[in-house]
Parts: sequence; structure tokens; C-alpha cells
Amino acid sequence: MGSKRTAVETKRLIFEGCSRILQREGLSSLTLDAVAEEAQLSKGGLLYHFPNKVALIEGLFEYHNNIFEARLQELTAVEGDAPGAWLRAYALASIEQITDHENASLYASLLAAEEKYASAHQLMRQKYIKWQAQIEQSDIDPVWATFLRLAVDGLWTSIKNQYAPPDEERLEAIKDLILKLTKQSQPVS
Amino acid sequence: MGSKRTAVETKRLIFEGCSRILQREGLSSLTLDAVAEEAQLSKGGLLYHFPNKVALIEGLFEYHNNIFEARLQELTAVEGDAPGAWLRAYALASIEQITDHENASLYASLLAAEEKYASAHQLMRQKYIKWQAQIEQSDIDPVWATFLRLAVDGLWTSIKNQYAPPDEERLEAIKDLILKLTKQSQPVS
DNA sequence: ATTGCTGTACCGTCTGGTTGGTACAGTAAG
DNA sequence: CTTACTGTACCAACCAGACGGTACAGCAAT
Repeated sequence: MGSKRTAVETKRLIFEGCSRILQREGLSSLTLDAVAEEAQLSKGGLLYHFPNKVALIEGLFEYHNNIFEARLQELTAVEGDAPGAWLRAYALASIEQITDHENASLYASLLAAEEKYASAHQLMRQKYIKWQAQIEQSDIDPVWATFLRLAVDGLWTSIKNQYAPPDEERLEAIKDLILKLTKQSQPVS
Repeated sequence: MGSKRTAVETKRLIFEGCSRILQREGLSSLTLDAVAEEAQLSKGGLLYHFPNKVALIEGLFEYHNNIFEARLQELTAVEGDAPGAWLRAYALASIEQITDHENASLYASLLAAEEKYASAHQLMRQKYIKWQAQIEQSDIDPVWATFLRLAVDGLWTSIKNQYAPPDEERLEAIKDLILKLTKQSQPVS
């Protein structure tokens, strides 16, 4: 009856609890007590799995990073190795994630957490370095590729922070434009 | 002897103190005690000028917004009213601000503060709506203009967060590319 | 003397983290 | 099969420090 949970299962429940709190109430509400309650275990139990809050946050970043990278890999497989393929996969994955409405506020809180937790920030920086390296090997002009990446990141930011984000129709147009431009190997004038 | 300071002067000293703390140590170190010490007045004195922390943060956002908008206005005057002029000014002002090395970490902390202080976030959202409206009146295709704005914002984000930001040489190239593209009234393929 | 401003002492609350302990599953010797 | 023991998972209670905010007395200029 009611056998014990494994550590990985519990950790996943904890990460999901964290995410729900961040999305609903933001970083300031992500206290150990709140996480414990949301994940339906005690604070002591929570701290059994993560020695301290920093470790919890780091785990949370890895968790979400893995989700994103898994999707990214799926999409790169689809795009094959045509010029700009990787960049296109990056754009698609980014836009897909951020337009999932529940994710937007979650990501905003995660970004805020980076300011507070240096190790999480470091992790993200490493990821971007890796992605940027992929983009530069995308078989198109690196300045052009970087420029397009920045447009994707800017779109991501504008939606995440609700900085005058494009409406649905405009979003489609911009998305199409970005995808179209990734098929050019350099700027045209 | 030693005549009294005016309230505005003191407030400016406080804002500058806040900024120094944010830049050096981040949002979590922006406590009332720390701000008072950095601005060389007592906590009581600080709370005389700002009834509470929220008011202080709001003031800080207005302060930095005014700096940015003043510069923006200078640059729009220079650019005149050629097509894409306003967008170009926005790009120049943004890049100028973010490449001032001391500002980058300050802005990162300010953004993090937005997650915590809803009123500051609201203020920034209003600004972006205003800027976006200007951009759409830039006499170039609005999708194209928005796309370019997002690239600027993405560049801004990548430097602010140190997300694989372009090195100096690449930055120049991207900046040139953006400025060049603002002179096109629509995408070319 | 009044007003504008400053400084100090203090309070309540929140929060990360510690501690000591419980429940239970597995294992292996007798 | 029982007993003794180990490691994993979890919990309730508590604590120390930090932080936002208040109260109030004092001072300097007009």
C-alpha cells in the first residue's frame, strides 16, 4: 500500500510546483515554505531533496532547459542540414515556447531569478554561448545569422515582459518574416 | 554656512545611490538601509523623501526613463523625419545606453525589479507601447519596423544579460546592419 | 518658534536553514 | 521466519538574521 515515491518523481513534482508558483505569483513568492506546500510535502522533506534554496533553483533551471533543448533537438531533426536550419529550429522552438501563454510569465520570473542566483545565470550564459556557436555554424553569414537570432530573442523578450508585444496577426507576420529571412544566406539590399 | 539641500537634489543623490548599488550588488542588496548609507543620509531621512520602498523604486524608474527619453529626443532631432528616422534614433539610443559598460548590469537589475514591483513594470510597459506607436509611424512597413525594433531589443537583452553578446567587432557590424536596414522601407528578397 | 529635514532606536514579520526525530523498505545473519 | 540494522524519505518545531516600516527626539535655517 502507498509505496514510497522515488527521489526523481518527487523532484519532478517539486519543479512543477515551483513553476506554478513562479507563474502565478512571481519570484518573491517562491519561498521554501510555499514550494513545500505546493508540492505537497513538508519543508523538511523539500530540504531533504535539495540541501538549500540555491540547489533548488539550479535544479529548476536545468529542468526547464532540458525541456527546451529536447524540443530544439526535435526541430533540428526536422529541419535537416539546409543552410540556416539550426537557426530556424531555434526560432521555432523559442516562439513556440513563448507563445504558450502560461510560459510567458514563468519565463519572466525565471529571468528575474537569474539576477538573484548567479549560478543559474551562469548556466544560462553557457547555454547561449552554445546556441550562438550553433548559429554561427548555420552555413549563412554569421553577422546575418546573429542579427536574426537577436530578432528572435527580442520577440521573446517583448512577449515575456509584455513590452508592446505584437498582436496575433502581427506575430504571424513577423514569424513568417523571420523564417523567410533565415533562408537567405546574407542581407540583401 | 552649509545651506540646506533642496529635495530634488537629495532625490537625485538617492537615485544615483540606488543605481550604484544595483550595478554593483544587484536587486537583493537594494535595502532601505543600504540606500540610505550609499546616499549618505539616514534611513529616517530616506523615508522622509519616499514614504516607502515602492515609491522609491517608482521614482528610480522614472529617473532612468527620463534620461533615456531625453537622449532619444536629442537623437530624433538629429535624424529629422526621413523614413525610419524615429526607429533609427531608438536603435542608436538603445545601443548607446547598453554599450556603456556600467549600465548593462544596472539595467539587468532594473529589469529584475520589474518582476517584483508591478507598478514599475506597468510604467515600462506603457513606455514600450508609446515607442512602438512611434515606430509604427516611422513611414516604413510596420511589420518590417517592428521586426527591426525587436532585433534592437534582442541586442539590448543579449548585452544586458550577457547572453553570448557579440564582441566589439561583430557589434559594430550588427549595428551598421540595423541602421542600414532601417533605411529600407520593407524587407527585400 | 516654526518648519523642513535628519538620526536612532525599535518592532513585527518573513524566510532560509537547522535539528532531532519518525516511518518504512530492504537486507542479511542466526 | 525472525531479528537487528541500514539507508531513504519525510516531518514538526524552532531559530537567527534581515528587512520594511514606525516613533520620536533633535537640529538647523528662516
